[in-house]
Amino acid sequence: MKERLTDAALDLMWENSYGTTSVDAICERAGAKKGSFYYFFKSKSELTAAALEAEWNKNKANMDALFSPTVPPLERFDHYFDYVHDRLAELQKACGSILGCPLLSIGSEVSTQDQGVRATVERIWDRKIKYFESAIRDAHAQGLIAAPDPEAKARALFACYHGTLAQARIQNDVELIRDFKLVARDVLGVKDAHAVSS
Amino acid sequence: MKERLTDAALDLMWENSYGTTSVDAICERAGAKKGSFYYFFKSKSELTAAALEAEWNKNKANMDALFSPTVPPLERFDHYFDYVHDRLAELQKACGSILGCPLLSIGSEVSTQDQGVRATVERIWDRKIKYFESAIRDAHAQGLIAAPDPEAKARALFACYHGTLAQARIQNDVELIRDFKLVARDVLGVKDAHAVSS
DNA sequence: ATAATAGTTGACTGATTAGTCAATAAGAGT
DNA sequence: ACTCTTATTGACTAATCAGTCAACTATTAT
Repeated sequence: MKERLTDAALDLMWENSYGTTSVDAICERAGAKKGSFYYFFKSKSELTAAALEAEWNKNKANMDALFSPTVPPLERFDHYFDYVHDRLAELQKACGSILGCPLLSIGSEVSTQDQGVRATVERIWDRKIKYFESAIRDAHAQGLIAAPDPEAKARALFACYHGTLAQARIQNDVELIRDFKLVARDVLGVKDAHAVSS
Repeated sequence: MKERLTDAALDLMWENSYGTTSVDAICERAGAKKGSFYYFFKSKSELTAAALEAEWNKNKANMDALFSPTVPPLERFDHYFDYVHDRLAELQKACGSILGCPLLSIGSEVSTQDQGVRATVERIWDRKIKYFESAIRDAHAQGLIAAPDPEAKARALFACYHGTLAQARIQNDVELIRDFKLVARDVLGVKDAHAVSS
C-alpha cells in the first residue's frame, strides 16, 4: 500500500502538478483511505520525497544499463535520450501530454517553499548527473571530446537537457526532445567534422 | 489597481508558485478587495495570463536595447545573460531565493491543466526567442558561428538557458547562471580558438 | 445638477484542503 | 487461545479556496 501511494502520487504530480495533487486524490487512485495515508507518511511533503526516491530506485537499474561502461561513452547519451524520448512519447499516448521530467517540474514548483522536497530533488539530480559525468570523462579520455572539467560539463548538459524537456512539456511537442541529440553534441563539444551544428 | 493586481500576482507566483498563490493573497498584497479582483478579471487563470503579458510589456524596451542591432551579435547574448544574472541576484538579496524564469516555472506548472495560461506562456516564449534568432542570424552572417538554421538554434539555446535558470532556482545557486555564458558559446558553436569548452 | 459609467466594498457560498483520531481488523509469535 | 504489532477505516476538524453579488461610491460627460 505504501508503494501504491507513492506510485499514485508521482503519477498525479507528474501529469498535473504538486499543488493540484490533493491527498484525497492520491488516496483515491491508490485505493487507500486518508487514515492509511497518514499512517505511512506524516505529510504530503514527506510522501512526495518518498515518491521521488521510489521512482529513482525503480529507474536505477535501467540507468545503470544505459550508462554501462561497456557502451562507448557518446553512445550512452544517445541511448539515454532515445529512452526518455520513447517513454515520454508513450506516456503522451496515454495522457495526451508530454510530461517532461518530474524532478524539474516538482522541484521548480516547491523549491522556495519546501526544503525537504527541494533537498530530495537536488540529491537525485546529483546522482543522475554522475552518469553524465562518467560518460563525459570516458569520452574525454578517448579523445572524442575536450572536457577538462567533466563535472561542470555534466551539470551543464543536464541543465540543457532539462530545459528542453520543460520546453517540450510547455509546448506539448515531443520533437523538441528528439532534436536534442544534436544540441548535446554541441554542448559536449564532439570533435566530429561531419556533425555540424543545426 | 489593475496593474497593482497583475504586479502582485506575478511577484507571488514568481517567488512561490501558481498553485500556492491564492486570490486572497494577491488581493492583500495589491491592497484590493476580492470584488475588485473579479471586476477586472474573471478568473485567477485570466489574471495570470494578463500578468505575464504585463511583465512582457514592462521588459520589452529593455530587451530591445539589449538586443539592439547596433550591438555585435554575440555581445548581445553576453549583455542579456549578465542582465538576467544581475536581476536574479538582486531579487535573491530581497527574498533569499534565486527565482529563475516565471515563464518556465508557471508554464511547466500549469501546462497540462490551463490552456489559456499555457498559450500565453508559449506566445511570450516565442517572442523572446526572436531576439535570439535575430542575433544568431547576424552572427552567422558575420561568420562568427555556423548556424544554417537560426530558428532551431535559437530555440535550442533558449531551452538550454531556461534549464539552467531552473537548475539555479532548484539549487538556489546564482553561479550556475554566470557559468552559462561558456555553455552558450558551445551551443552557438562560436568559432573561437581560445574559447574552449569548460 | 443629473445621469450614466467605472470602480470599490464586504459579507457570503459551497466546495475543497491537509491533517487528526479513536475504533477496528488482520497477522504473527508465543 | 492470547497478545502484540502492523495496518486500515471512516467520520471528523478548522482552515482555506475560487468565485458571487447586491449595495455603495467615485468620476465623468452632458
